Amino acid sequence: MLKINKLADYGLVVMSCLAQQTRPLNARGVTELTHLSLPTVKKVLKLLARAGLLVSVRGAQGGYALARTPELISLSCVLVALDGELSITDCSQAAGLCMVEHFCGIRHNWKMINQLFQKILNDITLADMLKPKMKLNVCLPETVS
Amino acid sequence: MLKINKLADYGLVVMSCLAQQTRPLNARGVTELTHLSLPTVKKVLKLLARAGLLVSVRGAQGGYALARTPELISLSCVLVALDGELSITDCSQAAGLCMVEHFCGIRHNWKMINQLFQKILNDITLADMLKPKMKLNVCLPETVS
DNA sequence: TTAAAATGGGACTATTTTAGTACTCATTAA
DNA sequence: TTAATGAGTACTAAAATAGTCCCATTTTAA
Repeated sequence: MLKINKLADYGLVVMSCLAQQTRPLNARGVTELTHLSLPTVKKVLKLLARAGLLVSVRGAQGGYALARTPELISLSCVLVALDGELSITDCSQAAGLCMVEHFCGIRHNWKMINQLFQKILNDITLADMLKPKMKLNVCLPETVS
Repeated sequence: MLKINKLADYGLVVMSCLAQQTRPLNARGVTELTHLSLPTVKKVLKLLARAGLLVSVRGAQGGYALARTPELISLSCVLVALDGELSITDCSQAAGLCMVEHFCGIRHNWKMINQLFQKILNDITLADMLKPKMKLNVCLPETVS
């Protein structure tokens, strides 16, 4: 459960790859470094560029580069670009999507959990993901009434 | 992204419903209280019972009841019963599932995030979900190298 | 001016997953 | 004995996912 789709998974791999380059890298170059298939890499690059996370240079010698430094790119925005907003349940994101919304007493609590997860993904940056062994210093959630 | 499937969603609704009963409730009764369709409710009940979260009583006047008090039922085990183990990416759960595992530098960090999410879902109980407004007191994660 | 190298934007198809339903067997209380 | 009820399984339709390909546009460089 709670899996991100493949495209989002690849997306982070691609972002990591580009974060380690000093100049724009084209789709073929990304393929060689990541061992992902070329058509898939192209698709991911286009989506990331459209989301404003990459800047593209067209024409010969063109390619893609990060739009900002890795410290300023959250894990969240990469995943959202390729897999939409985080919503654990239909009801936790927006109202009116669930048939039994009016009979269900737990919607508020789902929203709280959703927000917590969003916050976590927001606070982790691409730079963090590049560290060999990221540590998450977290006071675990204490649920109180 | 990170959506649980409908069955898991329904599962928690059903568990909440049963947590508020003082005696076993049959599938029809759950349907009436939750407004979910009968076939779906039956399916969910069977899966929850098989996972040991509910005890079933067969025959006339039979039905289902929680196997333990809500304080002892984690959100995690309900979701796992209906939607499998939490694994944000293929690589974060088990080795050997991802083609590019050997070329990818971020697997360890995904595992850390996966563990964090697991811990959160483990620490929230069905009893917490029944509270009108659960609060999550969390020190937000500080990522350090 | 032209050819080659890149990205940009769609469209398309096969596969897999999900959702929902139905049917039959086993069990039990009245 | 009978009706109520869960257990197990199989099935179908719909939706999401994954992966690929094509062609237009832009830019560099010869």
